Amino acid sequence: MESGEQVHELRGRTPRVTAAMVAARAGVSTATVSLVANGKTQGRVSEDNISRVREAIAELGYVVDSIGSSLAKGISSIVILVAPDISNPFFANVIAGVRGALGAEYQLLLSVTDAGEFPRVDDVRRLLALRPAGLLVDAPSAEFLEDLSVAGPLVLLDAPGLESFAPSVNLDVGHGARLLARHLADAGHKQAAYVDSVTGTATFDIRRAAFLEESAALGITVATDHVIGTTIDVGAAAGAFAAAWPGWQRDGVTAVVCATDTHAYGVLQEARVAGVRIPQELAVAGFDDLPYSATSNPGLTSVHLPGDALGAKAGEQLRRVMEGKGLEQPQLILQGSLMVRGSTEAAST
Amino acid sequence: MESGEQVHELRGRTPRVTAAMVAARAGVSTATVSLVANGKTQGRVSEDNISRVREAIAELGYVVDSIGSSLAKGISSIVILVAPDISNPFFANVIAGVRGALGAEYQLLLSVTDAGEFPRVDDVRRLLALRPAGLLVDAPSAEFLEDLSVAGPLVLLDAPGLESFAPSVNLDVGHGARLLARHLADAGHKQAAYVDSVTGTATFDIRRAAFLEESAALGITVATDHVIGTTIDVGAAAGAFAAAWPGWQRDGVTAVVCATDTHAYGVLQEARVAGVRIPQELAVAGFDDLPYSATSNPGLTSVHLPGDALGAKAGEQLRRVMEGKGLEQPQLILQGSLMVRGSTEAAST
DNA sequence: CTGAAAGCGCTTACAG
DNA sequence: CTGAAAGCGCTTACAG
Repeated sequence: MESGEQVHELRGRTPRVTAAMVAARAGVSTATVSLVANGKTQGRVSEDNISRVREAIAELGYVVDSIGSSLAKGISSIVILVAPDISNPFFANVIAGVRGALGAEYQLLLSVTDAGEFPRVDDVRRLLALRPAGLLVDAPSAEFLEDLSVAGPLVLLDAPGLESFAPSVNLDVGHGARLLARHLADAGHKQAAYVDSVTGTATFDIRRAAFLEESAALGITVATDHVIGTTIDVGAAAGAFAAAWPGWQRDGVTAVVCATDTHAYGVLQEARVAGVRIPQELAVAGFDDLPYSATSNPGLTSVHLPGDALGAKAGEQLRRVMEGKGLEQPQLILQGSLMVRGSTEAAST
Repeated sequence: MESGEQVHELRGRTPRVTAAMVAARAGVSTATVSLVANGKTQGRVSEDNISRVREAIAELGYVVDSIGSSLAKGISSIVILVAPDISNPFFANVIAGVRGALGAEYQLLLSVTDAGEFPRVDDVRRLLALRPAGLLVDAPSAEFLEDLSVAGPLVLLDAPGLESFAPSVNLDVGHGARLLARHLADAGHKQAAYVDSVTGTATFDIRRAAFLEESAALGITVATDHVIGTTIDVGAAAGAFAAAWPGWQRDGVTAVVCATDTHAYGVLQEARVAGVRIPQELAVAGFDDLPYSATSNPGLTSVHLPGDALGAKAGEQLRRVMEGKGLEQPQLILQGSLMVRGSTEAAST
């Protein structure tokens, strides 16, 4: 096809196809082209012109220029997701959920920072110059939100205690922690230890506090010096456990709960090296239910947190706000569930 | 609809600071403001006006509007990274590398697709409407690149065999595969098996072909029916290995190489279940050197691929192209290295 | 060194 | 239903 060739040439070079070119070809004004391209023809454009313009658009391969459109509308179609740790496997699910909920109209822009670092407000302000249609902020600090003072649509994810700043979607990690305590109590454990994360995000405080509280209520003792903390790193957790285990063993600890599965992998690894039998001698559990937890040996008992749903709900809420619809429920909480595996429960015969 | 009102309120509260406002305050024209804001004052603006404008910018908190700027310049400051699988832990390093190399002037926009799916050309065309300053494409197909026919700066990552389309940064996975074959030959293995990835990306063909060729040259036999393939999934690999192992064992296979560490995790797991001693009875190795490979038990021997460097180099090259500088070396190849761990080598006494 | 002006591509009241 | 025109915020020749 000759016209196809032409289009290819045009694209390959640079001659951007503009609304003016479409208008010329269809014999209408650019206003009409805009109306058709945006599907706002309802009672404003004749059927005849609609098909004329559609044809021209197809022939020329016209795509509305985001820049021009954004400037005219005062807003872009970009949604920015600000997060401290996109390299976390858990976060991949969150992103997938957001992407699905936003649909094709919005472009998702990930604000990428160095692992574990939260973006500085300055960085985000630069992103705001893109005039995003909306903002999604994952696991922020109160300070960050105060400094930010965003004007447009904003939804928070995994930001417990910060509900006053904006609509949020949170994970009820406390519930998961309590399920875990109950599971261990049912198995007869009396002395447990806890390996915390030292990053200081609110979710970790809640995980620990809820577990300690429920444990106490169920008759499991977690002595103060049986609570240790490391960064979210297999090696670091392994080292800390190696140092702590002799004391714990002497004190009769038979179960250890870790703030993340990554910590738990370190414990499992070191336990094997030290010849500690899992779960007979020591039960091990974590949070997050990372992909490898289901298939490790033994499988790791873990509090499953629905990352996919977290992202999807946040995306849906944001979308509603961006479309000017109200939110019936500005605050959403998603439940975790307990995945019981071999690390806390010997295989039944 | 409390939150709806909240948003509305916020929207009205923040007036956008424009160059015109800065100009008025500083007593200059917007042209001068633009020059100062973009650091193009060299011999064009008096010291006096420079400081005047700087002051006004600081006082008003002016940030150049990306949209207006992009439209005027015909190009935005966005760099789009198109990739099939951002949820791959390996890819997190690539992203970090890119981010570091691009610096603060460019915003990195990840084109997120469903896991394993490559974006359709249509999706990318919509992204092109953002007038990106440059494009980074990871592991594309030739077909995709043909359809794309991008005009602007473009650098490919991990796209072996597609060097004719654009400057690229590739990983020499063949080299890693040969190192692996040599390592196994040195350990005296005579019969090996291969667990391939069935996704059909070029890198996997190269991994397999190079390993098979070097193995043959070094006296290791890999029978045709000792090559199997699964998706990149621990469970799938475990199942396939379980089915294949009895035959392999009968045929005297003492080593199995997997196209990815993820496949290898499945093999390790199933081997434990089946009571196969690693590495005494069966040596296991993979590619990618994922984070858990260093700390699993036994540690997994793996071909380390420098994801960080891959991203960094690609970012650097793209940057050079975007800045109009030529590339001395349009084609870059990064070496992998072999990480030998317990899965192929019994701990020395 | 400086500012008035054109223009980037689009959308949207507005007048017909 | 339709098009001319203003305007979004900025950058860049251009003329002084």
